[in-house]
Amino acid sequence: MAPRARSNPLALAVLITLHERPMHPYEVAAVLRERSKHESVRLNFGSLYAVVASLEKRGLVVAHETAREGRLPERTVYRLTDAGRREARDWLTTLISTPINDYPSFGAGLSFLPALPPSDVAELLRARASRLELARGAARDAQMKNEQSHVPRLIWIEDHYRAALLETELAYVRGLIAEIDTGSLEGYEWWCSIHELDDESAHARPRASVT
Amino acid sequence: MAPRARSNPLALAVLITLHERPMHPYEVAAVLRERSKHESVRLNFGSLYAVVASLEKRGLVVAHETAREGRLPERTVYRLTDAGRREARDWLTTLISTPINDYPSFGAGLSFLPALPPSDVAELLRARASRLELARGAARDAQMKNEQSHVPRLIWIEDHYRAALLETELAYVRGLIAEIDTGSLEGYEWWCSIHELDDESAHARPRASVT
DNA sequence: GTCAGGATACTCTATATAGAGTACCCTGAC
DNA sequence: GTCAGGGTACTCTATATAGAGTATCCTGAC
Repeated sequence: MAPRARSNPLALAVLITLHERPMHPYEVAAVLRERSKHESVRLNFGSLYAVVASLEKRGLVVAHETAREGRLPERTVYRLTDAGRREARDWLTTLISTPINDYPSFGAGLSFLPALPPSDVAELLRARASRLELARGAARDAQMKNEQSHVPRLIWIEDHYRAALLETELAYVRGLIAEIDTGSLEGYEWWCSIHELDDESAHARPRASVT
Repeated sequence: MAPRARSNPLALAVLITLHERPMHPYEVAAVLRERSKHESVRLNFGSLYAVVASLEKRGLVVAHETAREGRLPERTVYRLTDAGRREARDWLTTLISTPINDYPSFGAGLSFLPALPPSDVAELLRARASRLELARGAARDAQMKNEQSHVPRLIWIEDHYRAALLETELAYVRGLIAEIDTGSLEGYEWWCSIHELDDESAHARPRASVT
């Protein structure tokens, strides 16, 4: 497999969608949106056509037919090849069996926490916590809707996973807020001390490592 | 702020590192590595120099001096500007206060689960679970090392967060395995039925939507 | 009957990114 | 004394990606 070939999961989403029947890229996007897969896979038209072109170059899909309606842009319908079927299966296999570091952005934020003063961080974490609560509410509403329309859980299993992560993050954030508020976080004094002189006009002062 | 300006957290890592003192890019990378920040922020040299060039273009860092030792490549030492200081603070503020969808790859994998037969998925999840256990072991070892050398928890707070996420994922995966093994997962019969005819030679058969 | 707003179906372009490559230096094992 | 292996410090290039732009069509409100 070519390097970086499996970098964009949108390509996998396309392969799996085409497994169903040949479609043109815009239709693939519409199907993914309709099934809310765009919450699990980053989807935008700029990338979509590039990704399909790359799949075609790699022989995983082929142009099946082209058609146009009226004077709308021409549609190119693609279908999956055997190689594409195999690639979809192998890729999905790896995705499920092998954990990888996704570099979540909150992890990056946390790793630079000492760069901001502790009182500011406590406020920011409170803001995050309430936004997480909002997101949790929205997720619960969506879940209720799925339950009421008897969509089997297998179909929205990724929402369950996301909800579990969200719950963990919320608990973590709340714990961290408490540790900052009470000053019980190990290293808190040092953290305060490096920000003692902070004020609006400070800007050219050398300072110690902050991480 | 320019579009996509805040897409790569490596740029934030560079700004925060330069807050300490002027450095050349390679040195920034060395410092980040030494402090294990490369576990929180994707770091490779190809991106590093591009990111620094982009920061310079945006006026967030400036070339401070250039030097060379022997016949080694010339080093360009950069320092943070006031705009850079402000940008680092604002960016970090947003990163902490505002949750965003990172599109974790396991979520993508889960959302296409029905594309593989249930028995295969159970095996793949078992493989994932044991890899997650390995990762947890490694994380615990690192944690013990930090505790023994009295590194304050504030400094490795991101490891704690990652450990919490890992624990949640492991519990989730185990739960899912159990639901598949016992067949209690809602939609299990349908899942089995769409894979009933699967075998090695199957390849051109039309099939129903699998997600 | 017309006109706004959304849907259809892409295309264009600037920028971002990863991986490999370059060229030199230093240390220490044999 | 030489040579492998690792460190220093980038540079090069192909590909990936996001966001905006284009042109047409359709529906329904007034």
